[in-house]
Amino acid sequence: MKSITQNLPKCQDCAVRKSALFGELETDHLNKARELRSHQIVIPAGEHLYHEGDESDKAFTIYSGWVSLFKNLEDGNRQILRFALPGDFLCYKMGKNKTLDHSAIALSEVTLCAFPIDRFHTVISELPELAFAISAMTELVTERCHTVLTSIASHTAEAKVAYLLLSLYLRERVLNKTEEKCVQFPITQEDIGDALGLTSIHVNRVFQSLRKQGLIECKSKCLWVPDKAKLAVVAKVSLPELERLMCK
Amino acid sequence: MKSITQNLPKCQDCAVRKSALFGELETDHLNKARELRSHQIVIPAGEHLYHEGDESDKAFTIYSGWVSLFKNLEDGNRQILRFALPGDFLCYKMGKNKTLDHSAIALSEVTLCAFPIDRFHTVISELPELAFAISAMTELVTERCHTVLTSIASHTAEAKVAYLLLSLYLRERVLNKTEEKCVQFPITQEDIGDALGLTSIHVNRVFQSLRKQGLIECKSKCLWVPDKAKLAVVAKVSLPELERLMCK
DNA sequence: ATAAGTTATAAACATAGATTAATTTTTGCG
DNA sequence: CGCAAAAATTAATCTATGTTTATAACTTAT
Repeated sequence: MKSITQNLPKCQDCAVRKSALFGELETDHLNKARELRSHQIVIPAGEHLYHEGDESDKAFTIYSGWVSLFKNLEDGNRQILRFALPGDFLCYKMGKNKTLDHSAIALSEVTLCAFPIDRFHTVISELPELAFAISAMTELVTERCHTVLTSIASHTAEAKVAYLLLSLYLRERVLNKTEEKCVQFPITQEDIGDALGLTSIHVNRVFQSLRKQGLIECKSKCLWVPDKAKLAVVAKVSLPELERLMCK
Repeated sequence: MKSITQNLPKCQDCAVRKSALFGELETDHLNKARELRSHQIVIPAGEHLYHEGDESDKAFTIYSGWVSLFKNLEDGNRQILRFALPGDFLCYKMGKNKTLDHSAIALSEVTLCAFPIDRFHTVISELPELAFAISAMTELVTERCHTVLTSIASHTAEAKVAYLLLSLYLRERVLNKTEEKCVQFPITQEDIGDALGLTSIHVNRVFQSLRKQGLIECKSKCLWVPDKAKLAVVAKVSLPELERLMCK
C-alpha cells in the first residue's frame, strides 16, 4: 500500500467525478469539499481496504480499480455484498455507530481518494448539500441492494448471472468511454458464485450456456455483451430501469 | 384510510420513540422536530401505504402495526424486501430522486405518524443532528439488508426461515414489554416464502421441522421462541450480533 | 350458523443446482 | 522460458427445493 500526498489530481478534472459523490455539487462547494481530501492510496490486487469490525476513520472514493465488499461466514465461505467501481464512495458512516459490517478487498490494483472522517462531519454541518449528496448515494446503493436481493431470491441461476454481468457491464461502459468492444472485468467465476450464492461450477455451466446463446463473450478479464436488450430478457429485468439504476 | 389531526399523542411520551427516528435527539431538538409532524393516519390491513413508482411527498414513522415492503415481479410474484415494525421510518428520500423503488402494504391495521417532506428538508438544513439521525437509520437498514442477503444467498431453507423468525421475534419482543410468552406475528407462511424466495409449501415443511425440534411455537398470528440461542444456531447467526442489529 | 375465502398441511413426483473428483487451460512469477 | 498456482472446464451422482394436486383447518362476512 502506497500513500500519495503530493500533486494530487484536481477534482474538477477528475474523470469519475460526475458519477461520484461530488458529482452534483456546484464548483464553489466543490472547492470546499475537495479540501477534505487528504491523500491518495494505491492498493495492490488482493489486499484488504478494511475489515469487518473495524471502526471507520476514513472514507474513500474509488479513483480506479475494482473492489469487492463481502462478509466472512462461519463455514469459511464468504458472501460478496457488491462490487464497487470507480466513483463509488466507501466506508463512510454518518451515524454514531462507526463499526463496519463488512470487509473490502482490492480485485485489481486500486487507487483511492481518502478523506479523514472527522473533518467530514464538521463540513457536513455547514454544507447541507453534502449531506444530501451522501444520502443520495446511500439511497442508490440501497435500491441496488433491493434489486440484487430480488434477483438472488426469486430467479434461476441463469437469470442471476445474466443480471450481475449486465449490471457490471453497464457500469463499466459508462465509466470507460473507449471504443473497444470489451470492458475490463477483473473478477473470477468464483467471485460471481460468492456474490450470487452459487458454486463456481454451476456459474461455469451458466457461462457455457450464455456463450452458446451468443449473449456474452468473456475471457481473460474482459467482457463483451453484443446485445444488452437480449441479455436483459434473460436477466428478467427491464433494460431502461437497470440503466437508470446502474448509470445514475 | 382515516386521518387524525387533533389531539395527537406527544412524541416525548411515545412508546416507540426510543427505537424510532427521534430516539437520539435531545428534548429541545425533539420539540423542534415534532412540529414537523402533520397528522396521524390509520390504514386497515391489506391496504397500500404507497406504490412503487410513486413520488414520495410524505415520510412516515410507524406508530403501530406491521407493514410489508415489496417489489412486484413481471411473473406476477412479489419479492418482499423487509417487514417494517413500529418505530420504523418509511418513504423518505433525502436525494433529489424521490421515486420510490418499492411498494408498501399494511399487514395489520397500521397507525402512522406523517411528516410532509418539504418541511423536513428545511429543518434538516438547520438541524444537522436530524440529518445524522436519519442517516443512522438508513445505515442500520442497509446493514440488515446485508445480513438478509447473506442469509438468502448462502444458507438452507431451514436456516433462512429460522433467521427471519428470530429477527422478527427479537424486534417484537423489545417493542412489546408484556409478559405473555407469545408475541404478535401477523404474517402468513406465504409472506415468509415471498421474503425468502421459497414456496409457501416448503416454508410449511420447514415450520413442521422447527416445531418438531421444539424451536418455535407458532399459530394464529402469534409466535414464541422458547430458546433463542438454539434457534440462532439453526439460523447460522450469532445471537448477540443479531440482537444488536435488530434491537439497535 | 353457514358459506366463502384464506391459510395450512400432506404426499408424489420432477428438477435445478450442489458435491465430488479429475483434467485442462490460463496466469503470474523467478 | 519454464514452472507452480490459480482458474476454468467436464462429467457423474446426489439432494434440497419446486411443482402439482388435494384436502383440512381456520377466518371472516352475511
